[in-house]
Amino acid sequence: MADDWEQRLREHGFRITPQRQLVLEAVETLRHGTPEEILLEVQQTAAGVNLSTIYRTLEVLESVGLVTHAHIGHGAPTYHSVDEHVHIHLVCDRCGNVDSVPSAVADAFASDLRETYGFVTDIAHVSIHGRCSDCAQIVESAREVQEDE
Amino acid sequence: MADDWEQRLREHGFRITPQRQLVLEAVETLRHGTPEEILLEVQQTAAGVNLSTIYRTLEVLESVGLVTHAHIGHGAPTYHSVDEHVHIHLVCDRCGNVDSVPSAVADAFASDLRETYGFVTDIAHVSIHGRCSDCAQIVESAREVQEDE
DNA sequence: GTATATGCAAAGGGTTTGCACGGTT
DNA sequence: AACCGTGCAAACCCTTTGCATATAC
Repeated sequence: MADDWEQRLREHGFRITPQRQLVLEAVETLRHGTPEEILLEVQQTAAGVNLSTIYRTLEVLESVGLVTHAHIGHGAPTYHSVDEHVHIHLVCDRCGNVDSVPSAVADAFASDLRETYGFVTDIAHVSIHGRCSDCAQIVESAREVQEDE
Repeated sequence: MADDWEQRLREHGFRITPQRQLVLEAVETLRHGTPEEILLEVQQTAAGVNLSTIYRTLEVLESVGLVTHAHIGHGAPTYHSVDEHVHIHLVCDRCGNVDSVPSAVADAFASDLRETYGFVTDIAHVSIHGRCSDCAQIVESAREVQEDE
């Protein structure tokens, strides 16, 4: 299993390069990483690596199924190793906090979408926005005290 | 109700300007519109309006609750009048088709997130990605015939 | 040796910002 | 008259692309 990634790449006609190894390792180390963050991690080992290589490499690694990405906020996407458990990101639009929860919470919802609309959901790809419990309470109490912004 | 928008703006200390009226009307006409599309619509009436004004105006209109936005694909967000029914966008990652479905389909899911995590979901803010029924079937049959990409 | 990957720099889409002018209040 | 809103241009972030060089095969 250690060299599985090499297999994976070769099967699809891609070559094995230090950059590809380093990017894959960086994604595994970071667990959540934007292209920029992955670059910084990679550059700890190989300073010369370029951001465009990160983008191209992530695209390749994703195409062979070694990494996936999800959109968290309005900014850059975040990459995960496929070894990670599939999870949903709950993004608080007030404090910016991001919570990862098991994708199973959406199973019923996903089944519903498939039965009703034939739509096969990739629930982890996009995060769910709203208010985290702390911020929801703050808004609640503010309303009780009749304060508005 | 016709001049409600003027009220809304004034209440929050904003001024009434032709641009703000035109942007609001454009959003209502388009039903779904990116800033760029809204600009084009506005420019049919007032050619001199600038894109930066569109952005600033949408921000103002959203802050007073006259419009909302949702993220559909990786690109620009889409703005809606608040008069519209709240809806969820189902985005097909294969053919790009976007379906709008009533937000009620997510009610149970949203309740679940609130009970389990205290998270108050704004389900319409971000679209759900996956495969539309047509594309899901294509993938299915391709698999049966043992064709791979 | 040949095709693929990389680094570099430039360009691209989408968005924001500083500033001076013009319009609303 | 005071201040807010606008147009314009420049800057910004994130990402993609063209091209020459380097590298895996």
